[in-house]
Amino acid sequence: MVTMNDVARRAGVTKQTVSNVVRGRDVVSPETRARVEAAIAELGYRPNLVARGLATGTTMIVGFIVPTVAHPFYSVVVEEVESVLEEHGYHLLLATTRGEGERARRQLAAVSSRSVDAVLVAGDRDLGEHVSQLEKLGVPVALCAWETNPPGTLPVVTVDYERVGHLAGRHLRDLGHRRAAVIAQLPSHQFRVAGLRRAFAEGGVDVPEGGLYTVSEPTAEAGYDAALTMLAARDRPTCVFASTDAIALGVLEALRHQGLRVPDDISVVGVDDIPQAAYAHPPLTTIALPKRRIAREATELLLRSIRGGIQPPADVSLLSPELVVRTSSGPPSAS
Amino acid sequence: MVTMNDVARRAGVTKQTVSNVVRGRDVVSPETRARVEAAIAELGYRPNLVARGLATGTTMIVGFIVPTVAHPFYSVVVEEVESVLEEHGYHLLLATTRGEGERARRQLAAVSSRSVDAVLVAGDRDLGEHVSQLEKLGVPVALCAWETNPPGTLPVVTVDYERVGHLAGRHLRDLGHRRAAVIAQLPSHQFRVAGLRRAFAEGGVDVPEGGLYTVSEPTAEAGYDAALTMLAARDRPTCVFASTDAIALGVLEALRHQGLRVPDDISVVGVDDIPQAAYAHPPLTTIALPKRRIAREATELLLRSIRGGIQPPADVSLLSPELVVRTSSGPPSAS
DNA sequence: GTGAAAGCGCTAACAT
DNA sequence: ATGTTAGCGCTTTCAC
Repeated sequence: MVTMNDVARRAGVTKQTVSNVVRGRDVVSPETRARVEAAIAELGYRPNLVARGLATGTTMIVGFIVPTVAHPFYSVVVEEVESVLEEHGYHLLLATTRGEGERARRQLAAVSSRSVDAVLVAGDRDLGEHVSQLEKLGVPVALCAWETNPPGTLPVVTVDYERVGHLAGRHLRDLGHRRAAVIAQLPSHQFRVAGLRRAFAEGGVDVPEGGLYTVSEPTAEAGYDAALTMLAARDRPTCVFASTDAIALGVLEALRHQGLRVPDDISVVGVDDIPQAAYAHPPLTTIALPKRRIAREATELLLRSIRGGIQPPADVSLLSPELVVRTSSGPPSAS
Repeated sequence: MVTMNDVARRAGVTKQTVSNVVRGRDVVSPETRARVEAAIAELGYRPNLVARGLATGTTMIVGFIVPTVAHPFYSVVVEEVESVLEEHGYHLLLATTRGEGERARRQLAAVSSRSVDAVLVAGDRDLGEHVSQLEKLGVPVALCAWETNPPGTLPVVTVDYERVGHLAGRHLRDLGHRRAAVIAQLPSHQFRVAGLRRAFAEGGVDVPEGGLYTVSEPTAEAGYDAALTMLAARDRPTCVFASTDAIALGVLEALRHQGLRVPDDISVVGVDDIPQAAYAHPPLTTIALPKRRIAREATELLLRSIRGGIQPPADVSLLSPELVVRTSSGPPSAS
């Protein structure tokens, strides 16, 4: 490995001057700079960021702890976080928790020993307990895509999930629906469900407990099964709200298999606006979540507090979802 | 920050002894160990991995450069790489290239300055040129999910993409198809196309150049448009091979809009087996790529060469794809 | 504008 | 089994 000293010797200066050149500090005479740069090029010198990290106490690395990356929601968030970091010259250390609390704890501990400059945490299922540990980390920490009630001590950038459900409910209610069913992962998505109910309640319509079907995983498979259960009950609903698009895709499949037409016999609305929602059959009406904005705002918040050398304030920033009307929702049939 | 020295003083020993305890070296007397561990707990000491990295020249971090993470193929690969690393106590530094050669170059340079212990690179579109630069990195490097001809100097773990096309072609040929069309991203997916042609050729059937439709991005949108172009031509094919599932999803949509039944009027086969392939309408026949195996084998190869302190041998390891028959493919109609 | 010295927190090699 | 001495490659502080 070629070090700063090698370059210095070659250029006939000291380490310090090389350091100044490398970091672009404007205290080097043009000729010296040229000599040093030549030496750097000839030797193929690359600064050792680990050594710099030890000397400065800053690594230019941000840790990101996320439930999974193999999911259309989180993969976009990760991608956007990485983009923002890259724009600012930072790097991304990625750790996944995979729905395992114990793994989440390990990842948290590991990331904190790493002397990262900041930590971003997405999702709440896995490290409910361990979040408090984050506060003593000594580096800026922020939460994003948090759905349950976040701890009041850390800043959060997330979606107004109650509004997600409310948008879906208002859309369905305005369409004329009076009998709604819900297929949701609970309790994770309880705010989405509460919003839906509030929207219907505002129209004087009750969404009964009996019309609520719970899935344990937000997958098409689970949605498929839950939809079959739903259809077996009497008093078939005229519309169904699925708490994620993946669930909704499974619901569509089940309805198709049962010979039900969407939206003529039954309307379906999902949440997220994953890429394949537009290519579902029929194209899925959904509540789009501002994934990239969440990622960007959370990351920039963190970067700002690194620069400022302060913990970010414990604000909760709630971004607005958007209704995307496609063809899986329509007025209830006359019957 | 509490350092090793603080712990040492508190426990009445030297740094070295603390170091031995922390790293679990079995050269410390039980009483001393207990005293040190107590001091560690009381002080809340966490070893500084940056300092250790500088001292040992090893960071326990592996860099992974990948085109994008917001794609069902790569997101699974990333997740599996992270899993394997975690199993071995390593961490993941993730960088994306996003189809931009210049960004790829930057990421490569950055990762190499980072003193990562190894580098894994997926995908080939972006850093065709810069790969050679990798060899001088001084750390183990491996390529994975490489589709075009890999440089002969680095180890590669990838799929036998010619076989991918061949499996698809044999399936369609055995079904009785004689008029095939191809919708593919070219030249990226040329091996897939070549394999398909070989399979048909083995049955004495030519897949004409005229039946080849190129898309510039492997997306449903692009597949949709290409399918419309294809249908506008005379001599409609009885089957179409899409070089990715995303493209195939767009093709299915276009066929549906044109009132064509799948597979009765036309069969469709994709590549990858992304999660939504099973929930397409109709469920998509596809060639499944062994994403997790690619990731695992590539990562373990890298980890082995780190331990061995050697560059991994420049072998090409070709994993086998698998045909997954669903309902989007069937015999051609009698007409 | 450049150089010399000290130290970031840890490990390694040797001494005791 | 524990202590001592030198660094790892860089930045920082203070002379010159």
